[in-house]
This record gives sequence, structure tokens and C-alpha cells, in this order.
Amino acid sequence: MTEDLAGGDLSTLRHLNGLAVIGVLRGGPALTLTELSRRTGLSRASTEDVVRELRERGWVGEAEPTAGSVGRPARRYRFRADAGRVLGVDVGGHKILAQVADLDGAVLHTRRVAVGPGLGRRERLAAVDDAVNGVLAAAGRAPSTIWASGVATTGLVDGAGRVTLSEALPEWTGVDLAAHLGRLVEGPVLVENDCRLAALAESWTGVARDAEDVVFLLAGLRTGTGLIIGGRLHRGFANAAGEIGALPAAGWSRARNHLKAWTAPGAVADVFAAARSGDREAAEAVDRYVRDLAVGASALVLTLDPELVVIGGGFSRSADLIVEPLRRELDRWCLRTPEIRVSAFGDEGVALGAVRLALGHVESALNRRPPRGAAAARAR
Amino acid sequence: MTEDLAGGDLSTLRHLNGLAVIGVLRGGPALTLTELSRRTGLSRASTEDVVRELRERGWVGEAEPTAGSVGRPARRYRFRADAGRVLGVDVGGHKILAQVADLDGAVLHTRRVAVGPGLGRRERLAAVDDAVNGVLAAAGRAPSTIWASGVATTGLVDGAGRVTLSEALPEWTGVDLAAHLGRLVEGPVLVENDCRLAALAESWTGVARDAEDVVFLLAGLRTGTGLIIGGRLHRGFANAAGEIGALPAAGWSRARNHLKAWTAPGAVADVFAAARSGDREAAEAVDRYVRDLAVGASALVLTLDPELVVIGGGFSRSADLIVEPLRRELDRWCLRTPEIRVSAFGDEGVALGAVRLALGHVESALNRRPPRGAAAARAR
DNA sequence: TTAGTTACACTGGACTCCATCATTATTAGG
DNA sequence: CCTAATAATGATGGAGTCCAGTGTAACTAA
Repeated sequence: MTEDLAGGDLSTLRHLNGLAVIGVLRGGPALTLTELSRRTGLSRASTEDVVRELRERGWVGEAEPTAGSVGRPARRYRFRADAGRVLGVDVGGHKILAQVADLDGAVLHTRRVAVGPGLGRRERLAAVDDAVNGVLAAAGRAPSTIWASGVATTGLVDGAGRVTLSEALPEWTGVDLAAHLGRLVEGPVLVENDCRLAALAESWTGVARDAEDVVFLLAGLRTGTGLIIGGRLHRGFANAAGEIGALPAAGWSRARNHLKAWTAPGAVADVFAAARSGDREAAEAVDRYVRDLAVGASALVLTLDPELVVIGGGFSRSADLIVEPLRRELDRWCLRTPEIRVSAFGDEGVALGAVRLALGHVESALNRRPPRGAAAARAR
Repeated sequence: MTEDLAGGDLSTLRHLNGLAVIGVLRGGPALTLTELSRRTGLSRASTEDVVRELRERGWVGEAEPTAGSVGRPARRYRFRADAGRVLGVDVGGHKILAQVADLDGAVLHTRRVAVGPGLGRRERLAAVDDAVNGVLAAAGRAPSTIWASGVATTGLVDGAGRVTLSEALPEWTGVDLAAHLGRLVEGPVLVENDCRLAALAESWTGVARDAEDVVFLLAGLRTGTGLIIGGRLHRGFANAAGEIGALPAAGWSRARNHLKAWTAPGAVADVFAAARSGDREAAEAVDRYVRDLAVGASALVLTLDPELVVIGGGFSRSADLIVEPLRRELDRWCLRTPEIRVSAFGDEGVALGAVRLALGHVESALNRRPPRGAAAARAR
């Protein structure tokens, strides 16, 4: 706040306009200069200038002109999503999921390694190595061609990429994930909590795509949250935002017990199946679970008044049993019950959020020379 | 989000640099071109150009050169805070407080009108008229010289400046404050909830000046909140953020009863006096109050993980009895207890927030020609 | 082949920022 | 009082960026 507002150079302006062009081009179809000019608000001549520079830098490429209409066929330009690659890794309790995506965020290769929740630190890190090396091999890419990497893990993460506290995986506390990944790939490694990244994925291309303020609930044996505020991921001062579960009055510590009490441990998913097929006791267990879940969720909703609540995590497969009672409970407590949507990403949302995290870093470096590979691409 | 990124003109750049200069100049002492140039990062020549334009528009004026050092004395430029005036009005339960401030936000004139909480809608609006007309008269200003006005009121406010729900003042629900104030002053009228504006004031020039994420607690017979997230006031999708008090588990609906139970109604402030002088029962009532307050506060803190919690409102005068127990209670529930500070604004914080709201509007219009009066100033 | 349509490419002009240098106003010292 | 040193002002020219306008190129349709 006390920092002086930086004055802008002419190159600043060009940079902004470059960002505008790329913003229009990203994720969309190839466009002509005229279309680009109209969407950016720049004149045609300037647009051309900006595009030429972006082509020289490797960010933009020419696409096949589409014939068929009257007049001279226009050149079409597209964002060169294939100029670089990013890596997203979900280090979960039951699986390691590594994905390689292009600069549009399209996932090109995936590698999944199953692990047990009881696995030790060393073995789990070895599984991470397997997944990452595997997906790099599948992509036919050297580690040096990865521009940035995002990593998702349970627990609290500090700014440097170390896990400061993991309740689900005790041995995991203290792991320096950023350093570990740094040995597998070049480029920056960004580590973040898994629930937050799942939320980020939803607000990026998921069911929360068009919402500014979102509460994401990861519903599973663990209950976690991710908050999108003003379109951006909210982390909090000590990276501890969204930890409403710590408050006993919020009911989350109690919630899972209702499900566990019903059945033998290790088969919690059966509660939902049983409830669906008419088992009275199971239905009541689910009901009690949702009631407790809703208290904490109401605290989040009342605090933030989001446009949207998104349900993700393992239980989101049983959304048919959860959403309606959750809505009813929220109605009881909240002034305005937000819309409730269910994640459509299955168990890949977290990894996708990790991809987005990596992409965010690439975007912030858009003005600088692209890391590597693009230099070679430019020469082609 | 789906909106196209607008490309920038050269005038955009100039505008940004103008904002940079004004940002450096605002609230600070008069500066020389050299100093300005260094702080904005612009060249001296460009700075001169920007300053000349700002002078022509009336935003910047020349100050007396300070002699005494070697070399040709430099001209000094200052932000022309007196080029315009803004109005801030706090429509409270017990008082109407109207303030006229300059463009730096320095309060120049204040008018206070005492009212009773039981006052009807018509009488309360008449009191607002008194306060506003009074402060305008004291300032020797015609209503047309007010560039923008901010109004604080209890209850929920919709985007158009109508009160949609007021629990404290039943007759108040449905009042169109924006329209009413529009008859007293020219220029835009912005209406917002009082707790939020108090929070805004703290994050502007109060004890939360340097914090990005802040939870503001208005502690009084009503308990209210204002949230600053990412340095900006968070309103929520339906303007209902921070209403954690609606959740019974948060304890706020119960909190005030502890104090009321102790004493005859209408003399709640005595509880604190009694507790301070050793009355055991009163101390316990305060303790119970703080315990309940802390549950809801913990929900806010755990959700947002703010850097800071600020206590304001009527009970903040008894902060000595509240802060320490509150800290202890937060320690019980929160993962990380934020720093707790007490507002230093007394009962003027809300009005100051209203001033800030009006100033925000003026700032957003910085590029356009200043509303009125500045045209005359320019001619001088 | 020709007319019509659309995009490309070039030019000159306006605006903005910047580096540089001569000029001006003031202080310090002889 | 005069001179040197100091620091700001003012003016000039150059470079980068955006823009409007115009002629040229490429393609379709009749």
C-alpha cells in the first residue's frame, strides 16, 4: 500500500496490449487481424504490430487461412499453446496424479500411480518420482522443457513450498516438496493445498467458471475448503484461510463419524449405496453427516456471501444424496442460499488446479522472454 | 471474466502516469519535480508534462517553494485537496453525523444531530436533512460543490442505495437513502452498511492501515462486521457478506443477553464499569459475552485468516476488558490468532468510512474532467 | 474477364516518453 | 561585490507507439 505507484513506459503500454491480444486469443479459435482489432479495441495497424512482435517472441503462430468467403482471405493467428508445457501434480492420499498440459491448459498426458494412505514419506516421494518421470516420458519431453510446475498436497503449505502441517498424513509434515520436485524438472515449482487448487480449477474451467466469489467444499473423509474471492484464490495471511473445520461449533470434526459409525471402517462409500437402496439407518447417517457439514458450510457462506457453492471430493459422486439436504440445511441458516453445483472433474480436479497454478506463473512472465524452447521455436 | 481485455491508447498511458503522480502526491507534502520523478519512475521531462496537465485540470497546484538549500529553488507541487469536497453521513441509531472533507479526506466540518433509536422514518430523515444542511452551511458550501457523498446506515443495502432490511430500526426497511440524499446534494450518492464503512475507514487511515486482510468487529448492543479482503471491501454476491451473526452456532444472538441480564435495560454500559470496579457478577457477564462473541469471530478468522482483527463500536471504549479475554478465546479456536487492535476513531469511524466511500468514487473519475468547481478553479 | 469484396501494406501524423544540453536562479566563499 | 558551485527549468531532437487514410493484393461471383 505504501509502495509508490510505478509510472509506465511506452513499453508498458505495448506489454498491456500484448496481454490483451493473448487474452483474446487464448483458448479460443484462430482469429484474423480484423477480429482481433475489434475485440481488443486497438486499431488494425496497431494490432498488426503487436501480433508481429508476439510472433517473433513465439507466443503467437499463424494458422491455416479458412477459405470460402468473398474477398481476400485473411491470415489467421492463434495462441501457440504448444510453445511450452506445464506440469501439474496431485500428491493425494490414495494416488499420485501427474499431468502435462500445454499453455492453453489442455491436458495432453496423464500418469496415475496408486498409493496407500499409510505409505511413508520416502515411499510416497518415490511414487511422485514415478508419476512425474512417467508422464514426462509419455510426453516425450525432457525435464528442461517444462516451463513451470504446480504441486497439490494435503495440509498447510508455507510460501517456500514446504508442508508445515498435515493431519491426514503425519509423516508428511515438513516435506519440502518444492525442493523435491525441483530435482525432477527445471523451472519454478509452486506448491499449494489440494482443496484450494481444486477450487482454482473450478473457477478456471469448471462449474464455477463465471463466478467471482466461490466456496468450494471438498467432501470426503476429510472435509476441506478452497475460497475464490474476487475471482482470485484467497490464501490468508498465514496461508490458513478456509480452515473452518478447526472450530468445533462448525461440526466438521463430528461429521465423518456419522458415516463411520454406520459401517466397518474402510467401506464408507457403502453408506451412500445403502442409503440409495433404501436402508433407513444409512440414510439417517447420511442425513446427520450433511447436517453437520452444513453448519460449517453456513459459516463460510454467511461470512463471504458467495455466488456459488461447489461440491467436490470423493463424496461428490454421491451428490444426489447430498445436494438437496445440504440446500435445505443452508436454507435454515443462511440469509441467502447460494446456488449449489457439483464438480464435474471427478478426481482430476486437484491436478487440474495444479496445472492452473503453473500456468498462472507462466502468464505472469509473459512479458519476459519465454523460458526456453521458444527460442528454438522462434528459429524455425 | 469473459469480457475482452481492453487494449490501451496512448492516453491510457498518460492516465496511468497521472494516477501515479497523484498517488505519490496525495496525503503527502508538496514535492519537487525531481522528487516526483524519482518516486514515479518517470523521467523528469515526462513528469513535468504530466504535472502540467494535472495543473491545467485543477488536480495539482503549486506550493510555496522552500528556500534554504543551495542551487536554484525548485517549484513544489501538491495535490489540490481543496479543489473539491465530499460528504460523509453516518445515519446511526442514536445520532446523525455529517462530515465535509477535502479530497485528501481531511475532515473540515462536522455536524452532529442526536436522535432516539425509537424515532420514526420521517423524523429520522428530517434529522438527516438537518445534519447535512447544517454541515453544508458550516462549510459555506452550496450543495452543488459536493463532488460525491457516502452514506452509512444499519441493515442491508442494495446496489441502488435502498435499505432492504434493517433489524435494529424496523421502520427503516425500504428507505431509499440514495434518492433522499440526492435531493440535498448534487453528485452521486453511495450508500453502504455502517459496519463495512467503519472497516473501510480502519483500512484507510485507521489501525488497519497496512493490512491486506482484516476482520472488523463492531462490538456494541448490535454486533456487526466488515471485511477487508485483498485491501478491498468485500461485499459478497448479494451484499450480505459478514453476516455470521445469523448462525445460531456462532453465538452472537446470545452474546448481548449476558450483558442485558445483568442490569436494568438501557444501562448496559454500566456492566463494564461494574466489572472494572470488581463486581464479580458483572465480570462474569462480560466474560460470557466475550466467549460468545469469540465463537463467531473465530468463524470469521478461520474462514479468512486475516492479518488483523479490529474492534470498534460502542464497547471498544471498554477494550481493556474485552481484548485480552477475546485473544484467549481466539487462541482456543483458531489455528493462528491474528493481532487484535482497537479502533481509535471513537464514534466517528463510520462517518469517516462514508467519506472514504465518496472519495473512492471521486478517484475512479480522476481521468474525466472534475465535476464542477474545478473548472472555475482552473480559470483563476 | 470484370466487378465487387475483403485484407494487407505503406505512409504520414499525433502523442508520449526520454536523453541531453543550454539557461536560470540561488547559495557559499573569497 | 564577484565568482564558482549547485540544482532546477526550459527547449530540442529522437525513438516508440498508436492511429487514420490510401493504394495494392488476393479472392469470389457473375
